[in-house]
Amino acid sequence: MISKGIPRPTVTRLCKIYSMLEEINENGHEVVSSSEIGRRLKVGSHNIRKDLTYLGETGTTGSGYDVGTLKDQIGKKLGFHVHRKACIVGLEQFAVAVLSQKKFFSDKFSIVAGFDSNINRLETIKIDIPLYPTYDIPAVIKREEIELALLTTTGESAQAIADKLIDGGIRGIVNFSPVVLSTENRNVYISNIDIMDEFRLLSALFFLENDESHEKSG
Amino acid sequence: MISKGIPRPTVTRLCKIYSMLEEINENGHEVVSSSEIGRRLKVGSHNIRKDLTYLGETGTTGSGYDVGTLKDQIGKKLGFHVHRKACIVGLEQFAVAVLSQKKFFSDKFSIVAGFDSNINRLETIKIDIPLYPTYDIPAVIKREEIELALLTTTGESAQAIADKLIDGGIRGIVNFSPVVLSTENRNVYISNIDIMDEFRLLSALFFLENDESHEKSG
DNA sequence: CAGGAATAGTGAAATATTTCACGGTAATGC
DNA sequence: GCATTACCGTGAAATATTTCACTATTCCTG
Repeated sequence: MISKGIPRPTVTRLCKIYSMLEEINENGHEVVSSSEIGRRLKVGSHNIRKDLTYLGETGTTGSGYDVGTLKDQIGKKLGFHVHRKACIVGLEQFAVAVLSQKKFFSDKFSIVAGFDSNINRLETIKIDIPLYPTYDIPAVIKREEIELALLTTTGESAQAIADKLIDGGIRGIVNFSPVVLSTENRNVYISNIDIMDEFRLLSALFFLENDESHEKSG
Repeated sequence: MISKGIPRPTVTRLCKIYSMLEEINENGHEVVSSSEIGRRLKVGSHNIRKDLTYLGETGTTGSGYDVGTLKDQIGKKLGFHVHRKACIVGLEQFAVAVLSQKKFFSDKFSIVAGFDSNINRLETIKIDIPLYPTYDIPAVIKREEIELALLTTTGESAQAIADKLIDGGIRGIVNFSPVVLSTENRNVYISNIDIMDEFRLLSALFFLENDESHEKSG
C-alpha cells in the first residue's frame, strides 16, 4: 500500500480529468497523452503525470493512457464507483434549472429528495423526485442515507438549512447561496460557489495582470 | 511600490474576505480580527494576516481591522473600485435564476447584455436588459466594452460561444456549461463551474478521509 | 526487426505557500 | 499610569507543490 495522502490540488485535478475523460470517451477517442490532458486543463504535462502517479500502479502503457482504463482507475481511487445519494434544498428556478440537466441522473449520483420551506411549492412543482418540507431534513437524510446536498436557498436561510443537513449526517454540501457557510464539524465538506465571487476573482486577476508582470501560465 | 506578485491562493482568499466583509458590514459590526475571519473561512489566522500583508501599508490598528477600511483596501488593491460591465449568454432557466438575484445589479458590476441563439426567446423573455442574438456577440462586446461573461448554454455550443466572446475581447468568463473551455489566449481568464465536479470532489474528499488519515483542517 | 519518435514514470531540485515565533501597539481594568 | 490581554506585522522555518531531467517503454515506418 503506497497510498500516501493525495495533495488536495491533485484531487481537484483528478476530478476534472475524470470529467474530461468521460467527455473524450463520448467522442470516441481511446487514448490520451499527458500533454493532451494538460493542454485542456491548462496545466503542464509534468504535473498531470505526477498527479497520475498517486493512482498507484497506473498500469498505463508507454505511449498514452487508455481513456476507459484511466477513468476507471481514477474512479476507483476516488470512490466514484460507489453510488451516492444526493438531495436538493430550495426548489426555485435555480434548482429547476439544475435538475433539468440530464447529467444529474447518472448511475453514480441520484437525487432522491427535494426540500423547500414553502409548502405550497411542494405541491405545484413538477419534478419527479420525492419532495418534503425543510423541517423533515434531518429525518429524511438519515432514513435515505443521503450523503450530498445541493443548497440553493436564499442567503438568509442557508445557514439554518446547513445546520439541519449536518444534523442529519450529511457529508458534503455544495452551497449556491450567496453566504459562506460555516461549521465546526470536521466531518462535513463544504464547497461554496458564488458567482459574484467568481466575477470578482476574474476581474482581480486581469486587474493585477497589468499591475504586476510576474504572472505564470495559470 | 512594494507590490510584489500576490500569490493566487491569496487573491482567492482576499475575494472571499471581501464578500465576507460586506456581509459583516450589513450586520453592523465595525471591527473584525484575523482569527474571526480565519474561523469563517476555515483558515488559520496566521494565514489571514499574511494575506493582508500584500495590501501594502495595511494601516490597521493593533487590535482588529476596521471592516469598512479593510474592505476598501482590498477593493482598491484588487480593482473592485472600477465598475465593470458583464453579459450573460444563454437565457434559459439558469440565467433567469441568476438574474433574479438582486446582488447582480450592484454598483460595481452591471449586466448590460444578454445573448441567446434562439431568436424567439429574445422576444418572449421578460428581462430588462438589452438582448441580442449570439452572432452579435463580438460586436456588442466591443461596442459596450464588456469585460466579463456568464456562460450558461448547453455543453454543445459552449466552446463556440466562448470563441465568440474571446473574439470580442472579453477578459473573463464564468462557465456554467458542463464542458471545460479551452483557449490558447492568455489574456482571458476562465472559471469553470461544474456542479457534477463539485459533487465528485466532495465525495472524493470524504472517501479518501477514511482511506488515509493524513488530513489537515482543510 | 532496427531506428526513430513519442510518451510515461520518477527521484531530486526548485518554487510557492503556509505556519511559526516573537516583537510591538492599542484597548481595558484597576 | 501600569499591568494585562488581545491583537497585528513579519522575517524565517517548515511544508507542500510543481517543475525538471533523464530513463525506459511502446508504437510506427520501412
